[in-house]
Amino acid sequence: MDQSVMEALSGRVGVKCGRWNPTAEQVKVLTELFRAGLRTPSTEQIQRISTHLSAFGKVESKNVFYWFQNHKARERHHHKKRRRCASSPDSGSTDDESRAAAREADADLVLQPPESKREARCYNHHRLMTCYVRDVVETDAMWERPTREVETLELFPLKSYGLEMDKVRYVRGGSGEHCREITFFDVAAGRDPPLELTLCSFGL
Amino acid sequence: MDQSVMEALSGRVGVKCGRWNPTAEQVKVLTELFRAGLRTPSTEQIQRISTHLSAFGKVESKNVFYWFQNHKARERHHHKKRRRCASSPDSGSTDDESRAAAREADADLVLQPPESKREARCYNHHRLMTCYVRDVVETDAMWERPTREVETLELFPLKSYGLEMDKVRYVRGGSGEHCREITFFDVAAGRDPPLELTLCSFGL
DNA sequence: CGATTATGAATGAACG
DNA sequence: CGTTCATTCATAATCG
Repeated sequence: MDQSVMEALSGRVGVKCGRWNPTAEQVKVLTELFRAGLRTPSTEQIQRISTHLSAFGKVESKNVFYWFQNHKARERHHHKKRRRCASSPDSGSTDDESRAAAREADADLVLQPPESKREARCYNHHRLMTCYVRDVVETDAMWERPTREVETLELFPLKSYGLEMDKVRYVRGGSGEHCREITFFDVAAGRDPPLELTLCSFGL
Repeated sequence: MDQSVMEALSGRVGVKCGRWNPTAEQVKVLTELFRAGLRTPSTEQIQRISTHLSAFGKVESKNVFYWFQNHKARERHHHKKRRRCASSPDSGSTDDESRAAAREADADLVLQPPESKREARCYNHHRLMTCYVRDVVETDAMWERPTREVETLELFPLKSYGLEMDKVRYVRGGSGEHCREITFFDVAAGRDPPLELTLCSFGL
C-alpha cells in the first residue's frame, strides 16, 4: 500500500487510531537500534527514543517498550524454527541475518527440544511461596529517598483494572480488637455481583 | 474468534491449557480483592482464594499468587505520572472500546489524564487492619442469607505489614552503572551499525 | 470483502 | 520486588 498515505493517517491526522502504527521512519530507527544490539532499553532510553521518534509521528513510550519486547520475542521465536538434527554436523551453520542478535540469542542454539530454557527450569511453586513469605518481613535498606520528584514515564500499562482505592474508606481499628476481614464467601457464591456489593460482602 | 463465546462453551478458552486463563468471574473476584486493598495475600489467603475461585474454573494457588504479584507491580508502574509537558497533548485515551470488553466490563477506565506532580508515591492506604465503613443497607438483601452468619464465615485476615511505604525509587546511579545491557549511547556511538549520527546529537 | 498474516497490546509465568 | 520472558489476544494491514 502507499506508504505515504499510511503515514499520514497514522502520524497524526488519523482519527481512527485504535492502536499505534509506527511510521516508516520510526520503524527504521527502531530497527537500527535493534540491529545495533539494543534489546531491552531502560526506562530512560525508552523515553529518549520515544521523544526522538515523536518527530516522525505520534508515539508513546509504551509503544517503544512494546516494540522492543515484541521484536525481541519474535526474533527468538523465529530462531527456534530452524532446528534440525542436532547430531548432524552438516554444512556451515546458516548464520544469516542473526549477526547482531548473537549477543544473547546464542544460548538457544543448544537446546533442541521444544523446551525453553526458562521453562526447563523446574518452576517450584514452593520456592516462590517461600520467597513471598520472606518478603513480608524483609526490610529494604537499599532504598534511598529522592530529594525531589522523579519524573518517570508510563510503562506497563495496566489495562483496565481499577486503581482507585479511595472509594474504600478505611478506619483504623482503634484497639485492634475488631480487625475486620475480607470474606470470600459471598463473592464466590455470587454470579457477577455488582461491584459495590462485592466490596460490601467482603466485610470491608 | 470471539472470546466470550469460547469462554462460555468450556469455561476455559481453548483446549490448550498451557497457562492459566482466568475466567471473567475469577478476574472480577480478584479485582475486587485488589481494590479492597489486598496486595500481598498470605499463603493461607492464597489457598482460600484459589479454593473459592475453583468454583468458576480451574485455578491453582500459584495463579493467585502470580496474579497479585503482577497486578501489584503493574499498578505501581502504571501510576507513574509524567508532569505536564507542553509539547505533548497525548493521553487521548482512545475510547474506542467496543467488543474487547469481554474480560472485564466495567473495570476499564480512562487512562491517566495529566495528573499533578508527586503522586507516584505514598499510597499509604495500606491500612490493612481496617474495617470497611459503608452503609450496606440496600445491598444486604440481595445476598439473601438466611441467617446473619456473616460474622462467622471464614475470613481473610488482612495482615498489616507495617508502614513500609515510600520506597519511591531507588536511583540506581550512585556507585556503579552496571553495563548488563547495551546502553543507547554505545549503540548510538556506532559500534557496528551505520546508525545515524544525528541520533547521537539528539541526545539519544 | 472474507480469510490470512503481521504486529501492537496485554498478561501469565518466572527470574535475579 | 522490579524486571524480563513466553504466550495469548486483538486488530490493522494485506492477500486471494
